[in-house]
Amino acid sequence: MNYKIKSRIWIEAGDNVLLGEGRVRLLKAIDETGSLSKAAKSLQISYKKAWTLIDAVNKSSIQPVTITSIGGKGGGGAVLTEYGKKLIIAFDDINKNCWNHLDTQIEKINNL
Amino acid sequence: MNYKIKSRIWIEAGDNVLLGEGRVRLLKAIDETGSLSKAAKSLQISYKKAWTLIDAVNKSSIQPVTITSIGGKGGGGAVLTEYGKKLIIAFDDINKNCWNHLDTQIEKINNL
DNA sequence: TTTCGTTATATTTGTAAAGATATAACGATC
DNA sequence: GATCGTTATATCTTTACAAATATAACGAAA
Repeated sequence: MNYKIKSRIWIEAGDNVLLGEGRVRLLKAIDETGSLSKAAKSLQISYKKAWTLIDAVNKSSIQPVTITSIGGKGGGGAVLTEYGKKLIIAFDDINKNCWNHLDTQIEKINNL
Repeated sequence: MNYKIKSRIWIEAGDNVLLGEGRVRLLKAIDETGSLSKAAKSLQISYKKAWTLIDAVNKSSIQPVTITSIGGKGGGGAVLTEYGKKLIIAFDDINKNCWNHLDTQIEKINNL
C-alpha cells in the first residue's frame, strides 16, 4: 500500500479568509452562470451559504471580486470583476504548483 | 494590506488519514512525555481525543507508530517506534518545504 | 402597476462533532 | 493482594456548525 499526500491552501487577509478551494469553485460557477442563485444550485449548496461566502470574500478583499445587481431584467445577477477573474487564475496556478511540488516529496514517506 | 498564503498538508492511507499537523504534534508530545495521558494534558486536549487520534494513526499505518503498555511500573506508558520517529521528521521536512515554496508564490496574488 | 427572478437577511430547526463523565483492565511494586 | 497511574472504552451531554424556512427589497419590462 502506498501513502498519498494531500494539501489545502488558502489566502488570508488579516484575520479573515479571502480565498479557499470552495470559494474559488463558487466564483467559477458565478462566472459561468452569471447568477449567485444558479451558481449555488449548480454546486448543490444553499443560496444562503453561497451568499455568506461571497459576502466574506468581498469584505476581506482589497478590491471587489464580484458585482451584484438586484431587480431588473432577469431579476438581477452577479458577475466577477477583472480582479476576481485574475484571483481565481492565480489561485489555481499556485495550487497546482503546490500539488506538483508535494508529489515529488511523498517518496520521502513511502521509502521509510 | 498584504495577503498571506497558508496551507495544510496531510498523509492518507487509502480512505484513512494517517498524519496531519495535529497528529504530529501529539506524537511529538508522546515522545517527550512517554505517556499518552501526559501528552494529552500538555496539548490541552482530552485523553479520549488523544487516544482516538493515536488509534487512527496506528490503524492506518503500515507499521506501528506507537507502542503502549498497560499496568506495571508507572502504570504504563506510550513510546514512539523508530518508524514513528522517522515519520514525524519526514512530515515536518515536507511541511516546511511546502511553506517555503508557497512563500515564493504569494507575490502572484499581491501583485495583481 | 403587476409580474418575475434575483439579491439580501433573519430566524428556526436539525445534525454531527466535540467534550465531559464514568468505569474496567492491567501489571510491577510494596 | 492492595495500591497506583496508566491504557482502553462506553455513554451521555453540550455546543458549534450546517441546513431549512420565511420574507423583504429591488427594478426592468410588459
